Amino acid sequence: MRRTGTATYATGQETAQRILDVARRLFMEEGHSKLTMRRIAKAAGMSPGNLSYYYPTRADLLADLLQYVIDGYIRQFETLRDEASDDADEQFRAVLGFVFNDLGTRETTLFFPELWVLANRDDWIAQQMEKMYAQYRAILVDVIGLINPQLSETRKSDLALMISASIEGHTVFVGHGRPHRPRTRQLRDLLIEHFLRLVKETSEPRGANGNRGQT
Amino acid sequence: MRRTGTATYATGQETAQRILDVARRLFMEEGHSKLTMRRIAKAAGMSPGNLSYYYPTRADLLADLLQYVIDGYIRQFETLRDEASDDADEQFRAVLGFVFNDLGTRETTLFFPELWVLANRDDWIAQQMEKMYAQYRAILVDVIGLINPQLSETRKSDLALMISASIEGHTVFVGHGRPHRPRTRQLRDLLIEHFLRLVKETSEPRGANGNRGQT
Amino acid sequence: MRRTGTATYATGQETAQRILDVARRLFMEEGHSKLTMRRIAKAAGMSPGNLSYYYPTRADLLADLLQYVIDGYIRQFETLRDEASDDADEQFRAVLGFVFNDLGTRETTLFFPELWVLANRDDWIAQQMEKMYAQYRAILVDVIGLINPQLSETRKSDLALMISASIEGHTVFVGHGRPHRPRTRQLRDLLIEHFLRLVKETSEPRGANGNRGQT
Amino acid sequence: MRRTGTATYATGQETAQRILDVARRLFMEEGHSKLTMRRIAKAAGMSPGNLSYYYPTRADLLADLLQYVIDGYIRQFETLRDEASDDADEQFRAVLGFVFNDLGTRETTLFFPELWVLANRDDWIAQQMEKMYAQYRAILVDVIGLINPQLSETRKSDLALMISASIEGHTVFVGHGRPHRPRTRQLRDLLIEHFLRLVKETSEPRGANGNRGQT
DNA sequence: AATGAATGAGCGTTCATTCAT
DNA sequence: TATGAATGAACGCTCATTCAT
Repeated sequence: MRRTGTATYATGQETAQRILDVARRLFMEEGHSKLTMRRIAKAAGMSPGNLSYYYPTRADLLADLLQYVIDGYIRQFETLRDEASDDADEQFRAVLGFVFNDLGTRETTLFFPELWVLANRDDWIAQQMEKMYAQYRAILVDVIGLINPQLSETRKSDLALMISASIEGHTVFVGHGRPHRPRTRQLRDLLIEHFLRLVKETSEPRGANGNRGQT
Repeated sequence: MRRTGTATYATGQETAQRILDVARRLFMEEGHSKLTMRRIAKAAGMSPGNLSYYYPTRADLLADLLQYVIDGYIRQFETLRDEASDDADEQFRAVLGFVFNDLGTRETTLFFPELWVLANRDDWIAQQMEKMYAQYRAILVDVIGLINPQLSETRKSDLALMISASIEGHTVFVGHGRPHRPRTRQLRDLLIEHFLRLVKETSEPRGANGNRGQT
Repeated sequence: MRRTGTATYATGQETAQRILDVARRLFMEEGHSKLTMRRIAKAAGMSPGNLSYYYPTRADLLADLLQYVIDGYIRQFETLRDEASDDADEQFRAVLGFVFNDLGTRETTLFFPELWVLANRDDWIAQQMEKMYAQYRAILVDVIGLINPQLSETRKSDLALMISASIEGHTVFVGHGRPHRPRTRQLRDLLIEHFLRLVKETSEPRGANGNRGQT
Repeated sequence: MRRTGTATYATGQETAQRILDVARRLFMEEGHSKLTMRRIAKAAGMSPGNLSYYYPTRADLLADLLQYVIDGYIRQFETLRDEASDDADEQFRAVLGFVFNDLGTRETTLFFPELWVLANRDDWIAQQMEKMYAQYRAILVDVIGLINPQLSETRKSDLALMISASIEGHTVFVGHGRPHRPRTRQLRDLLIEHFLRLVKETSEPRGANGNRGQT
């Protein structure tokens, strides 16, 4: 929590919440580079001075904001896990299907590329992002383990990473307002079924531990 | 070409080139939001007024800059096609391998997410980006056709789109400085080999033409 | 009021006033085209940022400034009316004499031509100017009515317009620093006595209502 | 002539003329403060560098431009004199009628207030303006002398000044696009007929020579 | 006689931030 | 907890002007 306004009183807590909600909306609508302190203050109906009371610097606000949005996604992943059906295949389809559908929402299509850009320039943001994705992949690893119990941890984790990265990549092509949006359903089915087969049929690489370095 | 400085003299041509090169470097280093006219002018050792002589507005400069960088990638794709070996499988591996490796360079890792963000907010940029990816997918479609000649155009194009989107997604995870960079080789092989299998084994969806609408 | 700085504290009120006073002085001294935000800020001993806090745009400031100066003139007209003597002829001489003398002050000589130019290009300014002149002519119409009660409203209003326009025209010739300034007294007397006679002796145009259109 | 481009060749002369014509149009359309070297150059289809060849500074160009426009008006006054009828009253009506009508044209309504503003800040411009008006008043003085031969030179000159100043003042009220334009005809007739009467009936001020000083 | 190329100051405006109230 | 008031740097851009070609 980067906020310094202690928000001990009820009004303070409300204000703190209002700031985050307003900032979130502005971030989604216009992107990080147009998210200025003044705009947030104005949209939240407060003075820039008071906004500075809660967040002394723009970086602090941005940090809390990203945390806030990311927490929302993490909460969704948890829901996902809880709702898991008995059938492992169906769990796999449900998780990936959810993420694939979500990436078509306006919010997600706009939010994640901004996040990727920020993570490229800011280590703290990169960390938070990685934490979020790790949480998501943990679910994937579990499901993959159910489907193919013979896989090593490394293999499961590589598969989860590859699958999640592949899906994320579709944001740019079939996301909200993106040019290949009409192919969403076909691509989603193709992708999920292929990866399901891959998980089922993959085996350990011959004599490899996969840790011998980089390309 | 959004430039108005005609660059007819030798010095003018040099200046025009210097602007693009400097702008490219700054864009990669600091991102679009810190790419200001004044910074470019300063870094290129010229006055703001002279920069404005070449590019009347920042948008013009950005447009030319993106075009310039994108053209570089397009040229690489063309080289790729020209260097194609006789073996279809090897062509497939060469093309995807190249893109996968390239996404690990500092330039590409930093550039593309910025491009995706800009494309989300600017139609012209979205168009240029789509043009570039279309060119790249055209190569993929050809190679896929060689590998599995029975696929319909729609199917090939869907496969190319899915494959390229999946690879792009890895930028954020195994790109330059990204946390899973050490797994690059494993992920690359996993991805490429299994997409190759997919291309070989996939068939038309039963009784579908893939055009029945969206999800 | 185009000002956004609320000027609720004492220091804010002082600043707001200082801005108008400084702007007024600069406008008179150098004219509208040299009245820049930065110059005003500098002359008022404040930062450009703070000036923008009070007036977000130059147009806002200019609007308030003109209003401010015009209000000063309107207040003078009201004083004029209040100080009216009993004798109608004397009232006529007093009102026109005042305006004629005022046009010889440095401020008025410099201000009004600028106002005319601005009114030629900006409707809002044209409106404010017309409001001011209307207020002044209303006084004239009253006095004219006292002198010659038989005149129709239209006739009185035409006479007031013609008389005031004629006097305004002298600004350019006998105003402060203008070449015919030494003839001021003669011209003033000639003009006023002539117009007084005109008001007394004029009658309705034969069979006309004066509304038949334009030339 | 402030121009330095010698304009000795035919093409040079054409260019010099084109500059003045373009500058004139821009001046009328947008006023002096928006008359920039770059705009003129662009509108004239030449480079700023070449414009500077003809007019090294903006002030030089403005000087020539004003001279050029003023010369046009002077030429009109000369035509006026040449076309004079035999009847003195009719001459008077013709001259004033022409000026009054002219002040309703878009060009004149926009040009003169700009000229007055410039004359307030620049002595050279004030001089040129005065020269023009003097030429115009010379005609008026002649006509007034025909109508009332008993008037002294001083008296005639005061009358001419007063009459011309009065008419000029109407520019702001009944000029092109000005709010009282519909009353033009009435005001014009009122003004001219009563000035004619004034000229006929006025006599020397009792025992005065009008030179005793200023107000 | 003309263009291309460049400068550097200045413009209006927005910004993150600070601090007294 | 909140606003009002202020700073100073930076932004994109336009300008008159200069000078080599």
